[in-house]
This record gives sequence, C-alpha cells and structure tokens, in this order.
Amino acid sequence: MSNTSHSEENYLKAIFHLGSEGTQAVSTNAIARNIKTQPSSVTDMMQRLSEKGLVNYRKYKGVSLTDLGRDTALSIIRKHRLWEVFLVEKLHFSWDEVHDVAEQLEHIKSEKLVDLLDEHLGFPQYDPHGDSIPDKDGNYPSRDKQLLSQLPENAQGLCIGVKDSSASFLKYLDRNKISLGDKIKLLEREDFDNSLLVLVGERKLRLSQQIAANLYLKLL
Amino acid sequence: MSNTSHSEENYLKAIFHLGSEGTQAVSTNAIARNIKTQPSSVTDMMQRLSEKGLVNYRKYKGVSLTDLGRDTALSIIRKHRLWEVFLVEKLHFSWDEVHDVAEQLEHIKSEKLVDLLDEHLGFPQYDPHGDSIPDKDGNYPSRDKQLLSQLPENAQGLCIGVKDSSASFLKYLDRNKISLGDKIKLLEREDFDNSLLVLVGERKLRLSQQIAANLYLKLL
DNA sequence: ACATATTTTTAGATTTGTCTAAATTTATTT
DNA sequence: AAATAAATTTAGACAAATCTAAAAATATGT
Ligand SMILES: [Mn+2]
Ligand SMILES: [Mn+2]
Ligand SMILES: [Mn+2]
Ligand SMILES: [Mn+2]
Repeated sequence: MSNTSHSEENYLKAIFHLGSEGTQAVSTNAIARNIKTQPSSVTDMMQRLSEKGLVNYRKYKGVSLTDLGRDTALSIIRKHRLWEVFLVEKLHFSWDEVHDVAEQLEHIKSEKLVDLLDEHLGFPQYDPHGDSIPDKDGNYPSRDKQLLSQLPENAQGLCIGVKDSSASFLKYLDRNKISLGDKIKLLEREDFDNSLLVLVGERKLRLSQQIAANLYLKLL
Repeated sequence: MSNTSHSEENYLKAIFHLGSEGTQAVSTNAIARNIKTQPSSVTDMMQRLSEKGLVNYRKYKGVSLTDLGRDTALSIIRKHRLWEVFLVEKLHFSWDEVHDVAEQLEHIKSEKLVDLLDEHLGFPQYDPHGDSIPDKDGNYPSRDKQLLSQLPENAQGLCIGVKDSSASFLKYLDRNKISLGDKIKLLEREDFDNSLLVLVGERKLRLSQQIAANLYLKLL
C-alpha cells in the first residue's frame, strides 16, 4: 500500500468529503478552510500528492482523488468510524466526545488491527453519528435519507443521522432527548421562521430551521 | 501537561529504559543504538529536551530524566502496556504481534481514553509480557523475580515474565509451549554449556543458557 | 604521561510541512 | 473589453527531525 503521512491522509480525507466522495474537483481554498491551513500550504501538498499518484491536480483548476487516493481516503474513514464505534460501545464515551480522539486513532497503521477491531465490534455498518462504515474493500451502504427540514407536513420517519456532528449540536440533541433511532413526525411548519413543530416519540417539540436542517430521517 | 511530539516521547522512553527507570545517566551512544538513530541526532534532541525541562543534560556527561520527564515517560509506558493488554485480551492478537502496534498507539493523546481503557480491561497490573503497568499516578508494583539462568538446582517457580520480548523469542516460547504462569523447576545445569534441564509443568525440556537468561521466575 | 581510540558534539545539508508576502491567473463588474 | 476583485500559485523563510563529515572532548593502553 501507499506510504502516507499523517498530514497527507488528512488532506485526502478533506478532498473526499468536500468533493462528493472524491469524484468532483475541489478548490484550493475549500481544502484550506476545511483543514484550517493556508491556501499556499494546500498548493504545496497538492503538488506532492500529485507526484505520489494520489490526486489529479491541474493548476488553478482544483483537485480530485485518483482511485488510489480514494481507496486511501476510504481506509482512513473506515478506521475513523470504527474507532468511534469502539469508543462509544466499548468505552462508553458519549457521541460528542469521540471525534477528536478518532482523528488521532484513524492514522494507526495495521491492517490486522482494523480487521480484528471490526470483528470485535460485530462488523458495524454505521458509526455513532449514523455515517456508514466502509468495509475492507471500501464498499459502504448508501441509504436514502432526507433532512427533516425538507419533509412535507405529516411525514414521519426514523432519525438515522446528523449532518453536523459538532459537539455543540450533539449536546443540544442530548439535552432535548433526541437520539438516533427515534421516530419523528413533522406536525406543522411555521411559515414565518421555518421552525417546525414535531413529535419525537410521544413528545411535542418545536425545532428551529437550523436544527431541522441537520437531522437525517429515513421515511416510514 | 507537556506538549511532547511523537519523537520526543520515544527518546524519553529510551532514556527511562536504559537508565534503570530514568534515574541514572545514560550515554548518547546508548540512546542512539536503542532508537536506531545517529549519535548527532541524539545530541540535538537532548538539547531540545533539556530546554523543555524534560531531561538533565550535561555535555559529554550523559543525560537523565527530570521528574517531569519521568512522569511523561511513565505515561507513555502505561499507554503502551495497556494497549498491549487490549490487543491480546480483546482482539486476540498473539503476544509476539502487539509491540509494533502499541508503539503507535502509545502516542495517542487523551487522558479519558487511557483511563476508560484501563477500566475496560479491569485495571490490569501486568502486560502480556509480564511487565508491570503504571497507574495514572505513575506508580507500579515491583515484584521480585529472578532469571531462570541464575537459579540454583532444584529451585522452582512460576514463569512471570520475559526479559527479551522480541517476536523471535516469544515465538520460540510458543513453539515449546512455555507460557506466563507455567510452573518451572530447574532439574540440573550442564556445566559445559550452561544449558538447563527443566520441568515445565509435567514436561522435561532442555533450555539453552540464552533462553534461560530471558525468562523471569517468581520463586515458590 | 602521551599517543591512540572512542565518544560526543558541532557544522552544514536535507526533507516535510508549514507560514507570509508577492506575483500570477481566473472570475466578476462596470 | 477593461478594470477590479478573488482565488491560486510562487518565492522565500522557518521549525522539527534527521543525516554525514569534521572537530573536540574524554577514555584507554603502553
Ligand atoms: Mn468523526
Ligand atoms: Mn462520525
Ligand atoms: Mn511492547
Ligand atoms: Mn510489553
């Protein structure tokens, strides 16, 4: 396999996430913003990743992942999400605490470790935030899901994921007792501010547009 | 806490191990040999670690750990050994496969992770090679153990650790079905080559001096 | 004690990954 | 189609970690 550094792996992941799974070209500035670095550093790195055959880079035109780059990115994402499952299921971290630790663990290099971890966890398909976990060949299920904010009135579904997985959003959900797996029904939309009146299980709640735009539902 | 790099941590660990738990001064060359680097790189690093207050360094006189350096080294060793236990107990790695992965895992920075891992493993006192695991304050049990090679005839004890934990030695032990916890009795020593005739459980075995010099026993 | 060998340090170079400031290219307005 | 703005790249610098070769300090042997 390719011999990628910690830093190179972070760039590959960013390109994957920014360019709808790596296929689309991504701009220098978008990457810089994503990994909190300067555009000039991104350009440097893109030239190096291009040398290594991990990205397709055309000056001023943005980058996309090569097949090799995509495989590498998926293997990092696989590790990230498996470690998140481990932290929540086995060590009882809460879902808002796992990301930063997983950012470190995802760079550990040992195929055996990843595969045994996967087995130890019972080959989970989704991480604690509802994101799907690629298998060892890089395949992952894509399920159809919709943002709560985009549903028509009276639609209902199961909450299966979050779009924003920042600690502050996750803690908001905890405080309001909204968890993955909950049944949510859209009762009515307030035209003025686009806030929603919803039924979470048995409870009536009012959710702002911002909240609703970050909750994924699987329609029932 | 101190903000140590991956590389700095490896140097601190080396100094700890080479200078009987960090208290004694260690030579530049010994460190270089231990971490497979050049003596000039060691000198450079010692000057940097000294700046950071992690080691006591006197030109040409060797180096020892400060209290802060010792604490840091112990925290890395704690993590290394806890991860080794995890890999063996939970993921079913064999004891000769864990070291290299633990060398990576020991650098993950999250106090919460380490403490929850410790709890998850049931606060183990020893790693798979019989080395003791420091607790969160850096305390660890020291038990009296003796090398099999140094026992008098007819002495017997429990095998509680290995001095050399290289994969090749550990695999030799596996092939010969010698494990930690086995009862070993020294039947006779051959004067010519210092090899030993021993009883491992019920089995009679002849062990070379080299093997015997790497097995720790607790006398019965 | 003096010559020789060994150990350790310094000097200078290299790689990786980052930065700021300036130059260049591409996009947007008027 | 210029002029202006925004995005991107280049140039040059820097810190961390490493190396090789040369110089300096320490240890050893006669
Ligand atoms: Mn995450
Ligand atoms: Mn996640
Ligand atoms: Mn080890
Ligand atoms: Mn060990």
